[in-house]
Amino acid sequence: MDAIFEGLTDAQTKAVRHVDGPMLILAGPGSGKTRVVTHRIANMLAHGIPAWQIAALTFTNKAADEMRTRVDTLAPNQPVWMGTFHRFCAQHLRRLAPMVGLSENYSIYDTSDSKQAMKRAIEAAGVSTTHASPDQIAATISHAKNRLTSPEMMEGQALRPREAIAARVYPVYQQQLLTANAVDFDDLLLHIARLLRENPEVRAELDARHKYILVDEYQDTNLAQYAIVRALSIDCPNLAVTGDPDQSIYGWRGADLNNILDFEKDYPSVTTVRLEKNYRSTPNILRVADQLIRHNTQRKQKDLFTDNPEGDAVVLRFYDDGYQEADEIASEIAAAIMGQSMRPSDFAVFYRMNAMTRSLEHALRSHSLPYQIVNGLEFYQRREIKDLLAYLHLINNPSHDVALTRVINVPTRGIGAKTISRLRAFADSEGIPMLAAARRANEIDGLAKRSASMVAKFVRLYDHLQIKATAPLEDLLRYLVEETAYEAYLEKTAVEQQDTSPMANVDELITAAVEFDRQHPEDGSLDAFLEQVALVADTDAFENENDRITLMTLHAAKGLEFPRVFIIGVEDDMLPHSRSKSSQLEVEEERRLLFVGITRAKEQLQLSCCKRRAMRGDVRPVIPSPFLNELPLTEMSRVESSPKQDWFDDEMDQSYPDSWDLPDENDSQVRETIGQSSGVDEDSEYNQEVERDQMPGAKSAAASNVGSGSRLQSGLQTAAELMARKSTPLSVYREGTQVRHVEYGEGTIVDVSGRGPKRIARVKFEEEEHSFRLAFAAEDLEVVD
DNA sequence: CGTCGCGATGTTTTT
DNA sequence: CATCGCGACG
Repeated sequence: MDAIFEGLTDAQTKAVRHVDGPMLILAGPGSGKTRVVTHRIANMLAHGIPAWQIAALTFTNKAADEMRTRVDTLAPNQPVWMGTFHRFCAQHLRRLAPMVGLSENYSIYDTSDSKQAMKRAIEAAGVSTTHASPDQIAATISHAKNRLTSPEMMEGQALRPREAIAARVYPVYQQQLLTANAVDFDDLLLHIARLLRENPEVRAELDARHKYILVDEYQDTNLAQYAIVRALSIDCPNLAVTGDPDQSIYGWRGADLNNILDFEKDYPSVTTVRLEKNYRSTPNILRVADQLIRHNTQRKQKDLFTDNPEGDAVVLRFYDDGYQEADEIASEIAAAIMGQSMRPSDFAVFYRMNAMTRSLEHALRSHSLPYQIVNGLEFYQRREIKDLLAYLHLINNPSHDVALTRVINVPTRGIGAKTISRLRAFADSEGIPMLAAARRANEIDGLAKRSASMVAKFVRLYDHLQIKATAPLEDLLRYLVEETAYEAYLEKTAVEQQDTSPMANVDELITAAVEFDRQHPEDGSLDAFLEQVALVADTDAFENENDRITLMTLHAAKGLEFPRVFIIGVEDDMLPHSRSKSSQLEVEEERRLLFVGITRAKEQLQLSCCKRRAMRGDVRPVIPSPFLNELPLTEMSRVESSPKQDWFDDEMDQSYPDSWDLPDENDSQVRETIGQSSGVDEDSEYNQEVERDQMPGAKSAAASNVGSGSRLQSGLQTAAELMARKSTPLSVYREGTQVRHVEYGEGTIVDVSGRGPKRIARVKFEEEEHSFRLAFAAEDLEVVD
């Protein structure tokens, strides 16, 4: 009990002590919100509330994991439900599926699946895409779903041209999803919200089941989520929400700021707690944040204050272009690691668009700095992974038409586009799934005999695979790879990608499956595995365990903190993004986005802006972000782009070793190290704590994300080590150089081509020749003196 | 039916 | 600039 209340402020204590009835916690950035929430849960448990009556809803798995870990240290092994809204709905829908016309083995379409489905629906609806692209139609429908608007309702009201078009597709799309026994992300919420509204027994049951509900980041809830939470808090109005209107950045996804602004009206008996004291940032940083956010009208006035020491002035820096920006930030980080014994994980770089990582990656590599990109072209998007997952989806749900379309001719088995479209047409006309149509291939007019027999052959393969449907995942996957001769197919079609070998990814997936089997010994169903996979977000791959510099979008940064933060591209059309300037409301959201970024920083913060920036090919001049004028510029440290040596302060300058300077000859001095498979030595305790809901593959996926596919050893601890690592510059690999490879023995470099990270050496060994991408393989390729 | 190459096209944020 | 989609060829 003591541990629960120890060291809390009055406001925090009030929140933690609260048990019954509605509560609103307005928590400014860095105000110890997670602490309050987790201690509050512990306090409830200590008061004898059964853990299973408590549900904590978050927006990301990452947030849920964090919460679980921290609750676990206070109250170990309590089955408090913690997870995302989507997972919450997915699990209830599993059971309630028949009530909405689905079976409990329904599939969750990811974004690209829905996109496919959407195209098909557009075609079936006979809608022209000249006035609205499939993406726009999808976005419009998604928006409608988030507002709990059904196809019928939409027909009645739709007025704007784009909505009118979407309204014609919507019912068709929805019907096709039903036929495919599938839902998209929005449906997870929509189905549950509607069930709760239309079915009093279900509502009452779930309300009683989840007596205590906590919602994190409440400012990001959309109408569907609002309705769900509301419906679950009627008989048992023990709803505690936390949030900060100033950190609402998901309006584009349907989040409604009024949910939090009006919470006190919705629940008149509410207890409101304001957490305004900031434990994270320096006063300098807070003042900048505060000045900025004051320019918003849609907010609740909040006074942020802190006892932290003043710290350094916030830097506003101008660079000539994106390359200089990236390069100097990398240099600065390198110098800080060297001279001030900072660690790579102390740094983060935020940006508005994912596209901005390119130059950063290059610069960080040039400086041998380890980094991780949160997002990237993730593991689950890779072709080979999508193929295998599609097979699994189809095995789990024979109606999964998107999956069928993907795999019916993978590996190629003579079923072409024409056959597929005939199948689809037949399926549409009969209102049946495509696999069912495939079983009746001989009934389809105009289908060539040969095609029909190919299709029949596929059906036989499918039935064959089906035998293993309930086997352990590992067996199923191996069997699948074997029976489809997938490896041979990969080898045949592999486009010598220099990054990672596709087969290694397949192994990675199998590893994930093994892990899942291990963690779900009894209920390890295919269902659960696929659900897990569908609901992992890119941001969940973020691991602060690794000592790496973090690169992420401003959106992904929410909820995190770093000692030193760089926000790049604070430029007009970039930070208020060009597509978010049409309305005042959107601009305010962009301002909040910058606010979120600023308030992630604990000690040092730099905002930067380029004079010109290369975008889609050509360089164009840049106008600084109008937000910059809203900052307390006089107390900030403004640095114009200038010759390199001037911008370090003295202290740093001395510690900046010559040898750290930029590579002498061209920029080939790119080094990376290939680690042993990461995850092996992961802290096992941590794993156990989070293992219940954590996607086992996520960790490995994160690893393969790093450095564009190569895996960085994470144990990069000290600056000394960093220095040691760059002792073999790539320039020693020249034509004629004698090398020794761990596997192939001694050989001679016969050719070197490409530059930078793409530099490739062709090496002649005794019997064979191999090419190595030096940036990745140098570790294995030892120079013989 | 499959593959290759060209041209066009469109670029935010994510469960 | 990079990916995607489509068209023409083998």
